[in-house]
Amino acid sequence: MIQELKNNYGHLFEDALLNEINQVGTFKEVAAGFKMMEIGDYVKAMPLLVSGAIKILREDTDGDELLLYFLEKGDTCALTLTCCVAQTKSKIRAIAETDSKLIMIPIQQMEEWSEKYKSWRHFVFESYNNRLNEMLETIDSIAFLKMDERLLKYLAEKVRISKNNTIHKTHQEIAYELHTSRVVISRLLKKLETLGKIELNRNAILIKDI
Amino acid sequence: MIQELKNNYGHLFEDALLNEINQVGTFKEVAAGFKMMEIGDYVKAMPLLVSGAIKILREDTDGDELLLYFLEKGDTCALTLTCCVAQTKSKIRAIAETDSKLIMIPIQQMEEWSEKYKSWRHFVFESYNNRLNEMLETIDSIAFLKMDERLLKYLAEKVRISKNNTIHKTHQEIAYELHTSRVVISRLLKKLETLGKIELNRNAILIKDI
DNA sequence: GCTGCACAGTAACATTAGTTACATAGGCAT
DNA sequence: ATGCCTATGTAACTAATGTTACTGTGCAGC
Repeated sequence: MIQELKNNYGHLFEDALLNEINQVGTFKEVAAGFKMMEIGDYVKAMPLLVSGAIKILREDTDGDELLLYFLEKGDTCALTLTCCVAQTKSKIRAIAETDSKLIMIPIQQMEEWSEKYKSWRHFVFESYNNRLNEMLETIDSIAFLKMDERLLKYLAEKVRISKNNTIHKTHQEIAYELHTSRVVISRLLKKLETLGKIELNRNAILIKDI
Repeated sequence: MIQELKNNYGHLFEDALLNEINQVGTFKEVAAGFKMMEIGDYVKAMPLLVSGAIKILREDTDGDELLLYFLEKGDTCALTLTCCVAQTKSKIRAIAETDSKLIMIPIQQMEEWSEKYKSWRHFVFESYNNRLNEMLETIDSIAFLKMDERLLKYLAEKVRISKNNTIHKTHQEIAYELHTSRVVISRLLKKLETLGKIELNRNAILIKDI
């Protein structure tokens, strides 16, 4: 694991900390679609993402979903940190969006490392910052954008994280993540196709120009 | 200041830290309506709220506003923390919702105290947690609730933080904070009055039963 | 090739929210 | 009282989004 670690976190953490992570962390690989955390779960470990992408979802009391943001390489989940520190249940669902590799850190280390390693403190603060900013972005999208703009933003983000111009999702899946209905998404996608921005195929959306 | 400090933060911080805060912190009183921070400002100090309430607003590129949440006694602004740590511009606007008292901490202390005081680290983490949770609540409201439900929630929150059944706001002000139009708010408020939940008067809304 | 099923296209309609326009009313300054 | 400004009430309309219902189509398994 040490090599995987160094490659991805070597610029952030000093050797002593890398060694400690190597000691107590466990390596984990998950396939796309794997549900890594469910709402209400207690959290026992904190993930450091090495590769892939994890989508973070919020759900209301009626079971309606909403995509909050994606975690990528080098990210950790601040909401997991929250749960670790406060020992509360998870308020979100986490699902692997692509095949992903992670290092799981038992929460016991958090406090100790926070005292001992400046770089760890910085990493944790930085993570909180990133997550807060992503949440602000999400709020902006929901509050200020119309559905067609949100859809465009979603497609662009998907292309960015999957590094692939073809998105393999059904309209229904997109509708769930944006918390709207399949008909609405189909309608808007068709409009985008008419505008020449995308090309629609069964289970696939080719992004031509966004 | 030490007494004000002890009353509000004595249960959180050890004496040594309280003394340090007393040394470097400056006491500040602001009147309702005072703009404490503007979008784009650089942040040089972190506020500890002693009494009152601060509203935190987000704005889009067209100048449209949205209320994110209120800070109350014992809170600090995690988004300010963010800015302090990362030395970035503020992404939000902060306005005193009621007359408020605060202690301002120069950001230089942050790093030092994080290493030295476990209680400080906990306070900072706790603040991030609270803010993340408030943001989740905000997202829930925007994404899952209809405008009438959001308005109800807003009124309830206003009553809670001002400890007063009469809300002194114009319909236009409420409309700004919920990012909708005055006509919509007037319409919905009138409906609530018809239902016997509130009583409308010029510049004042009496909450009877929510 | 047939069948069944999940996915996508589309029309017609309902609901919610935003907009425009104008009327009315409270309250202050003169 | 008069005039003026701000706040509120309301109707009528538009736009955006959500819903229902039905059609068409690609594809896997037989």
